[in-house]
Formats: sequence, C-alpha cells, structure tokens
Amino acid sequence: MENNYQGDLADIFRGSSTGAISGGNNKATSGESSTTVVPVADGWQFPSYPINYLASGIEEPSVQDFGDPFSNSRDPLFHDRDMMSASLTLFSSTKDDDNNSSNDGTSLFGPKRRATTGNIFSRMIQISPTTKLSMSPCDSPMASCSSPNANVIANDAIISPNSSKTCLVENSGLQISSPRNTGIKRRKSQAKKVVCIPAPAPANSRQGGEVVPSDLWAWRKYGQKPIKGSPYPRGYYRCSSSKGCSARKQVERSRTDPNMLVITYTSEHNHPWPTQRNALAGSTRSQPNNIKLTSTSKNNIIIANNSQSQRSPTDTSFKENESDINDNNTSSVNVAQVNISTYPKVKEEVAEEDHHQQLVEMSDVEFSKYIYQPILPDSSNQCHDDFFADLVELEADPLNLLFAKTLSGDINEVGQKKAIDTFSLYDWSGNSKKDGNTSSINNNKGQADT
DNA sequence: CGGATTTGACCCGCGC
DNA sequence: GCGCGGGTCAAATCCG
Repeated sequence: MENNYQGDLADIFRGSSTGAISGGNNKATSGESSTTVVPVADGWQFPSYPINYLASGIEEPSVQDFGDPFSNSRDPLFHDRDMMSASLTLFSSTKDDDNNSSNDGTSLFGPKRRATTGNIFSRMIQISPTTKLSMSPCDSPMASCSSPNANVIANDAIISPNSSKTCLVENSGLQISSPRNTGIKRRKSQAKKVVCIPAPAPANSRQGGEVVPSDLWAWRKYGQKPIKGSPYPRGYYRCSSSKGCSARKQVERSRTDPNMLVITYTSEHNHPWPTQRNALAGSTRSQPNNIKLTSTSKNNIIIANNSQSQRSPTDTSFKENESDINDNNTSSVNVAQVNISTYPKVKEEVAEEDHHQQLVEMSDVEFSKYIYQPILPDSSNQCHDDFFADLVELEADPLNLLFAKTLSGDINEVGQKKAIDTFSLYDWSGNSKKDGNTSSINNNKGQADT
C-alpha cells in the first residue's frame, strides 16, 4: 500500500498529462489503468482542517469566507480553500512561485488564490435543473462512478476515463427545503456538488452502514433510502454543526464501482466551518478512527470544471475539451486528473529532470511540485489558462484537501516527512463524537422540538 | 442518560 | 390524476 500511495500522487499528476489537461480527450483512455490494485490510501481520510497551512505556508482561511455558497468556506470538502492551497501548492508551479504566478494567467495555475473565490466544485457542479443526462452506465442522478480508472467530476458529470464508462452527474435539481417546513420546492434548481471518492472500508457500524469519510463539518444522518437501480442505499446527512444550517449531503456507493463513494452536497452551510477538531463531533459515530480505503479502483480522479456546464446528453466524451481548453474565453471543461495508480511511471518521468533526483529528500509539498511538473501542460499543450485558474481554485477547495491528503499520504510513503499532518490530517477523528458533541445540538433538538 | 442512528411513514415533485 | 421515486420526519433503538 505504501507504494501505492505514492503512486497515487504521482499518478494523479501523470494522469493529468494524459487527460484533459493535456488537451487530450478525456475519453481516453486510459483505460484500464493498470491495475494493480492499489489499495489506495490506507488510512486515507478527509483532512482535518487546519493542517496544511503550515506545510503550504498558506494563510489560514478566514471565517469571513463562509457565506459564499459552495465556493467558500462551506463544506470542508469544498470550502477549505486554504487547505486546498496547501494541497494545491503541489500543483502550483515548480518554482517557488507563490509570487510567480502571473496574473495574466500564464503561469501554470494562474495566480494562486486569486482566482475566483469559488472552488472548482462551485463551478463543477452547478447543475442545471433542466439538464437530463442519461448516460450509461450511470443513470443515477447521484452519478455512479464506475471508473476503475478515473472519475471526472465536472459541472455536470463524473466521467471515467473509459469512454464507455462516462458518468454524468445529472443535476436533478434537488431543492433542499424540507417539504414540511417551507413552501420551497424540492427537487428543483438546487445546486449540487458531487464528489466521487474512494470508499473507505466498511466500518463496523451498527448497521453496517456506509462509512462516510469525515470532513470538517459535523454531519448527522437523518435518513437512508434504497435507491432504485442501485444495490446500495443512499444516506442522507445534514449539518449538525450549526442549528439551522441547511447544508445537506447524500452519500452512496457508486453502483458501478462499489469502491467509490459518491457524495452529493446540497445547500450550504450558514456558518463558518469548525476550526477545531472537536467541532467534528457528531459526524458519525460509526466512523472508525482510521478509515482505510479499500478501493481497488484505479483511483484516477479527474476534476473537471465545466464552466458552461451544459453538456449535451450525447456528449459523453468530453472530446471538446481540447478545443475548449484552447479557448481562453470559454473553456468549457477544465480538468485535473488524478491518477492514483500509475505513480511509478510518473516517477520515472519525473526523474528525468534534474531536481527530481532529489525527490526523496524533499518535503512532500516540494515533492508534489516536482512530480507534477513533468505533466504540466506547457505552451505546447495549449492548455487553457482558465484551466489553471481553475486549478487554483482547487487549491482552495476542501475537496482538494481530500486529494491532497491522498497525495501527501503518498508522499509520506515515499519516506518523506509528514509535513502536513499538523492536525492529524490523517486522523479521521474517530474521536469526533467524544471530542465534540458540542455540535450535536441541532438535530436532536430540532426533532425534540417537534 | 444524552446523543446519534435506524427505519418506516409521510410528503412532494415529476413523469406518464 | 395517478403512481413512482426520492427526500425528510420522527419514534424507536442503539451506543458510549
């Protein structure tokens, strides 16, 4: 697993070179990624918040960030831009470029942290309520990520590298309000953000329920339903960090790839994300302290940003990526691909560069930078500047942390020091309940009130 | 005992 | 208008 982990990171980068980033059509290929199974990320988990700052040297997120739906400090998965920064620092240029990135967007990833405040998901999955995508094999609105090799998360879609496995995440348009409390309609025009992640190994939960990776927010499960067409039930969670917070998330396993979890976030947190670990309290008591990923899928993760978000139902290949990427004005798809399975290969490539020889001794962040470099699209790749801009956003996104975490884990595997683990990044805080029941106030109370 | 989860019932949107 | 499917509620249950 260790090596695998490393591979994850490296692969991620590599994947990007072959993926959308390079302008190649996503459909790609990649096919079957190799496969050696990579028990991915043993102990992988959503990072707990504070972490990466130190490593990245990034300033902490301010509370004021919260408030911006999805884009800012909403869901740890989506909000933690700083964390992302940290992680994305990896993605940023290989030079000490915090200052380097030119605002003109010419730098690899564009101005760091300057791009739109939104995170990739904010653009990623602003699903149009009217969009009905039926793409096999994923018919579920929740999107089944079948990708053994990669999953593309785009505004409207999650796409596996295999063209045949393209999965679109339909924006079914859920509306969040409870049918019973307001006149707001459900199921319409609700922006959703979908995240596809490797599924942690089943925990010994009371009911053998889904193990949901914890994030910075406290979630309380309020329902579970079997989903038609899927052998896996969908769990419904609401934010318990703050009373009245309407944030919701749905968690289900991909019907096509049980090793992948599809997490759909709806609504937004109306409060700053918890900054302390104990704020995680109430996440889920079924959650083990250290969730191990057992996914054997090829963990390529592609994060696509389709700013235009409307994709033809027939357009499953993203083949327009290339052209779009070249188009400065309307890049319709910005993709970052994370290929977790091909690390070794990447490593080789990296080794070709001088500084890469030092990878072993570098910090993970540095390591990441170097690793990434080889695949960085250069002018020849014709990658759209926006693409990088989006990546920048990624770094701000908590979700990125997720990736970052995986990455860092890889790095650690390589023997790098754990620079990022300042706050037990890898600790899923199984202690969340104990530490922090402070956040539990809401739901029960709400129910009690009724 | 407090708090979280489970789970059947209820409600609503949507398609036919 | 009806039925289906999905989302939420809330009592019961479980767990630490």
